[in-house]
Amino acid sequence: MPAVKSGHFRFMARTKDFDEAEVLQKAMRLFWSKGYNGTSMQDLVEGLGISRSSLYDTFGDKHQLYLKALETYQQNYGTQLCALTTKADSAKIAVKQLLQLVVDDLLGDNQRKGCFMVNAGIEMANHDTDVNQLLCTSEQQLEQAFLKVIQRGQANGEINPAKDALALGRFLNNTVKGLQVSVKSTSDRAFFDDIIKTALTVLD
Amino acid sequence: MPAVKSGHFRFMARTKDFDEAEVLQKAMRLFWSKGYNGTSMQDLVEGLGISRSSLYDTFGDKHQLYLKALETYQQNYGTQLCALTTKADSAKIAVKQLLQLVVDDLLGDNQRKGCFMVNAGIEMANHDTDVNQLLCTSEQQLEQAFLKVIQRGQANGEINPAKDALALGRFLNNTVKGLQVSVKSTSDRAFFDDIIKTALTVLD
DNA sequence: TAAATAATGGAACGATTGTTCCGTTATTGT
DNA sequence: ACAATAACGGAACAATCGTTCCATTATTTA
Repeated sequence: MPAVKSGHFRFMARTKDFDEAEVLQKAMRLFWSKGYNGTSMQDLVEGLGISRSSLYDTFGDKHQLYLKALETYQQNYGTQLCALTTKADSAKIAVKQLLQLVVDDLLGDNQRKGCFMVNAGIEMANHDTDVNQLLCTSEQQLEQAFLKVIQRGQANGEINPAKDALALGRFLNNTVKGLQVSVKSTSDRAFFDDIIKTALTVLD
Repeated sequence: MPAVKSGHFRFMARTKDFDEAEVLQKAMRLFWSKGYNGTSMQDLVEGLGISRSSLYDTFGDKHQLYLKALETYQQNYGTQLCALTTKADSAKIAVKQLLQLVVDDLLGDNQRKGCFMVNAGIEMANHDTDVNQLLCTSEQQLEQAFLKVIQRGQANGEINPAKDALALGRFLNNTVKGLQVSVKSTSDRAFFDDIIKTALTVLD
């Protein structure tokens, strides 16, 4: 793979005909939609548009590809969510924007795939150590982001400092996970607005 | 199968060597733990303790068995939850007991299987009409139960009648689903107590 | 242009998938 | 005891599973 080996220049072979990141996005969408066990290598070969051998040469095997797709999702989506908690000046508004973004994303996808990390956790976490670890890390990350934004709100007087910030953070994180499940049975926006509206009252 | 046919008595054959309901419970636990795609017919034959042909003769095929297991779960568990909303005199206490029962059940299972209906919805609802329907029915049932208990609380002065009862019900239902996902990444009871404690404040 | 190297496509692997079939066994009502 | 019926165990099915292998093709540096 590398052009340099032991300090000597070597011959180079042909370059990949596909964009690895692009293929990874496609794999992510496939696993996200149909799950690990529901997605066959045949599905992947057809869906990614590359050959079996290129698939194995580039990503190892099915399980490694799945993990990489899940990591990619977390780096894209999880990080985006966490960043949103520091954007608005008002902590309450930041939280509200986060919840609304979650719902917008959920309803914006007409496949109703939900959250890849939640889906993976449900399908795999109990039997797959690697997925379990990714899930717990992701979980910690969002819980911490919620904790921080609430503490910020308490510091600037928006939120009652007597409240348990960690408990509030855990609660909000739990609400997000509920939303990501609820989209499997409803696509009624009023339904989600009801939940967001109610959840936000815990900050008053 | 039936002993009577066209009004005439017919000969009877040997009876089943197994208890159908008992086998169904075992199937339920298997699908619940490993999902539909993660559970093979071989797993079922070994886990249920009956032969392949008995399995097919009794339950049809894998998909029908899965649906029956899911229905059984809903009739056992979902109905139990809904019933709990009418048990206590106080609406607030009823809701609190429900949430605590959910968490007790989740943590009482050292396999951390979560909620079969949620798991099924995540894995199947998008691609399986039958599962989708079971999920939506179950969803409606619990939402209605929550709505009723909240209206009861508003009627007896426990809960502010100015609040949106339907929104509160949807919120609580959403919280339950969050808990059923959260158990995949945590088994810390304090974590769940934080969430319950916070969620219940919306009723004040 | 030639040598070197890796990507590619496709055939092929054994294992496992869900399902069917059949000969045997057991239990029933007459 | 007999005839009738269904449950049973296990072999066998084609299809698909994830994976490996190899000859071919394409691209690079010297």
